[in-house]
Amino acid sequence: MVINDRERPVPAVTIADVARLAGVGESTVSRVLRRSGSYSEETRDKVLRAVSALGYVPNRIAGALASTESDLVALIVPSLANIVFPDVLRGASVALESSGFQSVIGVTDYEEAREEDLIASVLAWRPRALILAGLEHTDRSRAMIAASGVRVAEILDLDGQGIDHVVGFSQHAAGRDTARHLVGRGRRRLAYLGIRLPGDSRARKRHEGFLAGLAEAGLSPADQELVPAPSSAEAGRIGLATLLARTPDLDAVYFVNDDMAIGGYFHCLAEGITVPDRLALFGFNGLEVGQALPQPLSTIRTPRYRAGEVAAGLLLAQAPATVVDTGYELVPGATS
Amino acid sequence: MVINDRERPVPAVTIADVARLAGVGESTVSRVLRRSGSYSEETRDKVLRAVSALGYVPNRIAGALASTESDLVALIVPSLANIVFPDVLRGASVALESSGFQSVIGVTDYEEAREEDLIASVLAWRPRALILAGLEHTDRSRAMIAASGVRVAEILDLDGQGIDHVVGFSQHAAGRDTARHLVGRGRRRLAYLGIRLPGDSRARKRHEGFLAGLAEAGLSPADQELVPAPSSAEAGRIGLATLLARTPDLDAVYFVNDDMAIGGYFHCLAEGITVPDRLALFGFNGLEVGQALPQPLSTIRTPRYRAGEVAAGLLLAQAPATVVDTGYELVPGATS
DNA sequence: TTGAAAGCGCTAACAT
DNA sequence: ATGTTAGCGCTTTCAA
Repeated sequence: MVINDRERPVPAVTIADVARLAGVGESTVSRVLRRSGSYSEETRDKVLRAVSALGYVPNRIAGALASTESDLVALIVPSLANIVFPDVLRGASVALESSGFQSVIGVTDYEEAREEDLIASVLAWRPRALILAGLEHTDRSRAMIAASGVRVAEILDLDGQGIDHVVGFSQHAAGRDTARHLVGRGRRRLAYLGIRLPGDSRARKRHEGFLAGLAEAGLSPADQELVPAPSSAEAGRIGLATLLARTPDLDAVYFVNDDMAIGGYFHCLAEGITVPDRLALFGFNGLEVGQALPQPLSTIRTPRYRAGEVAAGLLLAQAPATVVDTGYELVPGATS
Repeated sequence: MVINDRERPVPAVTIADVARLAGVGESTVSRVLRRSGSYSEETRDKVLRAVSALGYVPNRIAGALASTESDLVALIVPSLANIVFPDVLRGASVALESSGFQSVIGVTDYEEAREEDLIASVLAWRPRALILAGLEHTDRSRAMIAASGVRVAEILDLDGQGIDHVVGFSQHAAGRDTARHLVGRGRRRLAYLGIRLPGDSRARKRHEGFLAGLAEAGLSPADQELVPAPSSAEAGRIGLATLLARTPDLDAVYFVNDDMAIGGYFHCLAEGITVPDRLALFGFNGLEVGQALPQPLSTIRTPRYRAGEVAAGLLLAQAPATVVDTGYELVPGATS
């Protein structure tokens, strides 16, 4: 630890200073800076000169208060611990930043109560719009949103009733399609490997869809295991080892996500378990790294970036409440 | 695409409404809500009852304007495309959210000019503090920061002069230590595999450090390759294939990061190249997935979460300008 | 303990 | 084309 030396000035250039230096009225400065209304070329130059001479930075807090609208968009996500939600943020922020909006983010850790708190504090900033993950929210969250009149986009889920815009796909269907795919390839002894994270409603819906898909074929899971959160490759390795120790004759495992499935694949590599002949592995998300494995992972590729992008687009366009099914892509890969 | 049906009310409960309903003055409501000044138990109850009856949500825009201080902290990062910066955000946002601060984020795509624009727009919100990646910024960025008087933390680099707080480690030293490690293990035909991303000054510094480390041992790189951005496992596979095609007798490759190195490892698996006997692989970052490989990746584990956490902590504590060397950990692993 | 009143720095009519 | 003047919804003296 070293101490930097540093002065701390406390300036405060306001629009009045700029107006004075430029020899014009405050509203004229405001017009020039916002390119609204009309002003002469000459006035504009005077103003801009004054702005840069003073190093004036407009105060959006005052601007937002006066105009009663902000350029803030709030994004509240469950987690930043794997690449899924950063991908969503990326898609949204490209759209938002190119339109001059600012992103305010919050992380719920998959807890509805935490989400509620974040919604409350973020609404205090009167954001132009709100992006949330999933369709499950507390009653108070819904009430606050309704009372504020803020536009909302809920993303990455389609199984339920939305508040305003909904952009995503059916998690249930994804789970069911996975079961159908594996059963279609002749698998009969299937297991599910998830994590203990009650707040992850999307994972729960996939799981339910998977069981429904098995039931369609008259099957029930040969085994199931939930390892402690967070999901990780290491957790996938361990979880698969546990499953196989308990139920050696499994012929397929559905992992809650690719991170876990990749770990499962490594377990097979290390133990000499032939994939997919002896055991099929199936993930979820379609992460890049899974596709670079010696055998590309069988998985469902989800439109995360696109969901963020589309949600932001609807919000920016002030579109009427819309439901967009972005779909997903089942990637057969080489592990099933 | 389906249209949700939805009403759009436009309420506007203000502190005046609360004051009226509670039968007290506005300033009393303000005091109760901010737990500042003094008020009777009874008054407090009346106010809180009115607040919940009306569903009042304080307007922080007005509050920030009146008090000339916001609870916003801005984080400007180069990218969200791999887990490195989300980890930083995670560390920072835990610290910030628990103190009631809001995170505003911006993504520069590794471009200083973009960073400058983001700094300008974010400063318009008069944030309490600013977290930036690295020490390289445009002159105008520095000028705006100085003029605004905002506190700053620059993270993940220590090689250069900081503006205010600096939290990170020497990227140059990390590259140099990697060279020393590989040379120490008897490697003599070393290559560097990076990506074409001129704005990534931290990667550049590692690369320079690596070359310096080789030079110490009287060596120069046997080959070098830069593949097009972004970095990915697939890019690592391809890059390694390219290197080996051109320089078959390499005995070690230093990858710009773990994502790339993991792809390189997969290439070796697929091609039957014995690691580390025939070829040593070394990455950077210490990603979880790399440690779950059948052979844990040799790499340098970087304190990303911690950097965000420490930076936020210094900022929240209003500490005097401080330089914190968080260090890094060389993980020998099994691929070198 | 509480209320009145003056801003915070800007935008949005409304004049001119 | 440009200036004047009210606010926007709070916080903060300052009195009472």
